[in-house]
Amino acid sequence: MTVMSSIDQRVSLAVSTVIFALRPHPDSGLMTLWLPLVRRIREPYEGQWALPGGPLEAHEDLAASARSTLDRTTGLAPNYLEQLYAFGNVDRSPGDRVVSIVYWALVRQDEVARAVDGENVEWFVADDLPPLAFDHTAIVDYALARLRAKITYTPIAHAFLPPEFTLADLRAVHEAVLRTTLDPANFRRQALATKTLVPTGTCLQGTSHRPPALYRFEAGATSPAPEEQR
Amino acid sequence: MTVMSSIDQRVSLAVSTVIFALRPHPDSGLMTLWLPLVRRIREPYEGQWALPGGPLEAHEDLAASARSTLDRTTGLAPNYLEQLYAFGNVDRSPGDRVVSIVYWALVRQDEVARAVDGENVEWFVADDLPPLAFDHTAIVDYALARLRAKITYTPIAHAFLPPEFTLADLRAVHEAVLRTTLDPANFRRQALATKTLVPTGTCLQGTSHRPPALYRFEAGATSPAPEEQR
DNA sequence: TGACCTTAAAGTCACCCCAACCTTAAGTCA
DNA sequence: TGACTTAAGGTTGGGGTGACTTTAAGGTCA
Repeated sequence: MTVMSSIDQRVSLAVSTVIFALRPHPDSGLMTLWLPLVRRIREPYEGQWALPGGPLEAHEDLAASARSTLDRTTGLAPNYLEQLYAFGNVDRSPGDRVVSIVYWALVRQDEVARAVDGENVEWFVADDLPPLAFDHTAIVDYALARLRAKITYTPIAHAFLPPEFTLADLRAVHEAVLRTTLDPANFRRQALATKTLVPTGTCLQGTSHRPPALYRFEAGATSPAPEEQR
Repeated sequence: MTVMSSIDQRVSLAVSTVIFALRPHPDSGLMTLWLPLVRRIREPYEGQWALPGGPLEAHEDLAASARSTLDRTTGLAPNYLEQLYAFGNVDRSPGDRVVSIVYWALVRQDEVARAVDGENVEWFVADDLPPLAFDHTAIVDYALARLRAKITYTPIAHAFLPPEFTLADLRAVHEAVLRTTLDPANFRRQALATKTLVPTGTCLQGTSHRPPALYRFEAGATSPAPEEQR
């Protein structure tokens, strides 16, 4: 989509998405944040890695555009999707001007359709990325900061988890995202204090220790932004 | 600025700004949030009030566009400016599609140039607005929520104040924005704990009581967003 | 079967922050 | 001088948090 300004200069309007998933780190084996990137097949930055996205279609809402990008890239619907920021500085792209409305999404790694992970899509460790095209490195940094800030005060961790999970699972998500260790007892106390966790009444069996209780997230516990709220 | 999509449907890219200032309420006399609106002189919503803004010029950064709107509307530069959200649902505007990147700004009422407050610009009490064009009522509500949330954990109140001020002045800003009364002693303690206040060493004279100390804000205490940070 | 392992779950304690409240300070005004 | 007003600082009790301990409930293996 190309914009004709009053002085006949072109502006493109694109929607890109920072897609996060958790997967073990190849070296340490610790759970780490990963995100998919797309190799550019055109100038500028041909051959470089960039955030998945595309031009805004005239008939599509902004979030819908992010969703379809997500579907093309990972083959699935997001468990969490929120607008990050609109990047539009004049000099952020050589040649025609591009305004990018960037979303960030959380998905479960085990749900990612393997088929799409070929060709020009590849997953990378979020904190150890190659040089990216445009200002995408700064965008990812900003998205990482938002994710790490937001997981501490909103229940978005569930987007990385199956419907039922243990408190250890939940804690592992927090530890992976925040790159720290958390005291199990204190984490439990403050997690249960949020009132967003509902015990299923059942316990996880088959562990070689005391079976942990399973929990479910309270429905409708997330509320990202104005337009997505419906 | 008009966008030509692949199927020849038009999309406009606009930048609007929610501009806040503090001024006494006409009835109660209490300090209240006000914002300027512009009367639409064209369809759609002709005659209705709308947020100030305009099409994005191809040579202008997003924040620069917000700044120039601010200048046209109030005749001054913002003391605080931050991107709020990009609103772009297909149905938010009848006729051609409009994607609006909305900023919010804080200014000092006493700095507003009276000249521009004529014609089609008028200031309204932020919590008691007439019906607005498009989805602008929802946008203002969102901006109000952001302002009220952010003033509680970041030092943006200084944007409403002159360079030197008393703790009572600062508290009055918080009380006006949050529409509450705050305990003076506790407010003092937590304001000073932020380390963003620097005592000037002087006191305000001419009061009919104990003269209050004057403070100044630590330089560079605000950090809104990625692109504005430079 | 029982010692031993692991993690779950609950409890303890000291500390910090905060709301509510009180006391003293330092001016003006009648 | 006394009354009044707000500034500025102090006190106290409660809630939340971090660090830590204790008990519970399984499995594993000699």
